[in-house]
Amino acid sequence: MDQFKALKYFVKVVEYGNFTKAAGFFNVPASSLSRRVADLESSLGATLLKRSTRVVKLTEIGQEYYQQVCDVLAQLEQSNEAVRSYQTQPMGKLSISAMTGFGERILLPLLDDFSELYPEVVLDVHLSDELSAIGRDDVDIAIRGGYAPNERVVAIKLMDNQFIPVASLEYLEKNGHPKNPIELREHKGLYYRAPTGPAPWICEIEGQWQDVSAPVAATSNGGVWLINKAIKGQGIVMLPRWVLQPYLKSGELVELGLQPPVTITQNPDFGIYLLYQKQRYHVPKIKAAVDFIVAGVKGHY
Amino acid sequence: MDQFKALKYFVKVVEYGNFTKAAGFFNVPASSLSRRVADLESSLGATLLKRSTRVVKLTEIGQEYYQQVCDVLAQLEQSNEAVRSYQTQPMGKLSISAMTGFGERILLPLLDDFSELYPEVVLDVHLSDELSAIGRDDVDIAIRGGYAPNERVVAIKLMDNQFIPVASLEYLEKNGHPKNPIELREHKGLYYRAPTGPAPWICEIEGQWQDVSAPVAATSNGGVWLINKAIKGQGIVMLPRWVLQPYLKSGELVELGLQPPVTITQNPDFGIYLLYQKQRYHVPKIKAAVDFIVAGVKGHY
DNA sequence: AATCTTTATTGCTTTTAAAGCATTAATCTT
DNA sequence: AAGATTAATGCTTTAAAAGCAATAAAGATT
Repeated sequence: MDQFKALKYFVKVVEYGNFTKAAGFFNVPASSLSRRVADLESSLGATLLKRSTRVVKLTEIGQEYYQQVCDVLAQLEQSNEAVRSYQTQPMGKLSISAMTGFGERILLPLLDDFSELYPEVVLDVHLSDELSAIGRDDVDIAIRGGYAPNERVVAIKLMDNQFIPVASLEYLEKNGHPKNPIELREHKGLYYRAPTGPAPWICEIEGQWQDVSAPVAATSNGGVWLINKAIKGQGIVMLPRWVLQPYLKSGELVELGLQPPVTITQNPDFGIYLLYQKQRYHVPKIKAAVDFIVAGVKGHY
Repeated sequence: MDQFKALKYFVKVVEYGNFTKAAGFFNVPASSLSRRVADLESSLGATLLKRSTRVVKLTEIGQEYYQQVCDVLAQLEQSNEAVRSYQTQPMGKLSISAMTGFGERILLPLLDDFSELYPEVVLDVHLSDELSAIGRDDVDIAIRGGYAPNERVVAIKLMDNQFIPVASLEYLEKNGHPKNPIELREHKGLYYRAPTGPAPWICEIEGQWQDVSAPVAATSNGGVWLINKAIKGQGIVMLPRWVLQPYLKSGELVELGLQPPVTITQNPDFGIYLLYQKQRYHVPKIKAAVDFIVAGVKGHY
């Protein structure tokens, strides 16, 4: 028995919930699918599908098996794909998902150069702060502030993403320069809204994590809007250092420089990571893009 | 082409490094393997094996492919196994690996009852403090002080494994009762040797992890020996609470009760976990044993 | 309630692919 | 340089899957 074919037939029958439709997909008679799936069942000694002329649905164990088999087939398909495209030029569609801020400021300019170097790669860039599951969603490369979700995903740290509190000189003159994190509570806060909600300001004092958030003056997921408010002296804003860098340099904003440091996460290794599926690294377009982005970001920051 | 057969042939050829030997394994002529592997290569459009009459070895991409394919085949085999043994009685060999202390004190008595209930399950218990990789090593169930290594492994917390410092009253009278962790440095330490080496005593003071180890009086991986030394007043010993429980109850040893607590790991959720492979839970012997052990431990501790 | 329609299964034939075997070609050993 | 081992190849045999027609069963329709 060709167990492989049997598995592919089985999966499609489940997906269509119908032998005839699935047979149409493969351009073979339905009897073939019926036979292969029956073979599979007899080789496993269990019924995977509850059939009637009208409905085909999974048994309890069939359900289990289906999910695992899908996974296995997908993995194998990826391995095949990786080998097939080995030693070819980078080409084809490449889907990249990145956080909005990072995407606009750093990634897109970099990808312009990439496109010039590899014109045959068609980019599909998706900027969003929602976390998209890599391995699903047809995303080849994701750039996120966090770790690898599982062992099959490789995470490369691109840069730090440390959040720091800043304000304009004007604001500090009027409201005073806080000397320690606790004093932040007496100030005005401009809050960045992460996908999970507005991020409170926290700080580890004597081993205890404490919320040192200032009263809310404004909240937004638009970083630039918050920055402009801060420049106008409307409050203290907490954003990643690399976002604030140009404003710090121009002197429009100054770092508060509090001790102990104030952040928005208890995770000490807060960085921006590039994620891709390990087994897909040998696909030329992926290898090219991963290497290019890593080198590009490392070179400039 | 039966891609499945081709993959199995390919894997065995790699393992034997030889078409003829691998053919022997399958009881088919070597020409079959040669043809299937050639088919596979042509379908992938890449050479997987570097052949000569004398040696057969993997190409670079073949190496990649081999590893991934092994993984896929193993996973599928497990899924098949799970379905095959579904709805049968728990039976067959069941391999359990556990930490020595936990095994002797808690697991083995529990497994006596298990064997009575399921006489057809042949137990193979392996007590060791080395970490054995679940998913490899033919271990069905592992009991360890730690988390799941990956998403395919399920970890169930069986009980706390908090290490606490204790000593005999006699010792404390002679050497004084330390009032804070720092004072431990003026005492005598009886050290448990974990597989990674003797475990230093550490403590989080004002957000900083500090080593508060006492000078070494003795080190061993034999808990009972250390405990006896402690009872004789030869020093302070740090072991899991459940190990020390009987001695605390009898008054032979007393808990130091320091603040902040002294431990041997920075990980706050230090517990004993039962680990098994998710996809194997439906194998009757595994389900029976997991449920039995979890219920048994929960019931008694 | 009886009929109609859809759909999975089964028996049989045709077609395709893999197994088996003998031979050849190539490479390493002695 | 000769011999032995081993992978590939051409050809035949054997097995299995595809294809097709007919059957049976379950739900929908009137």
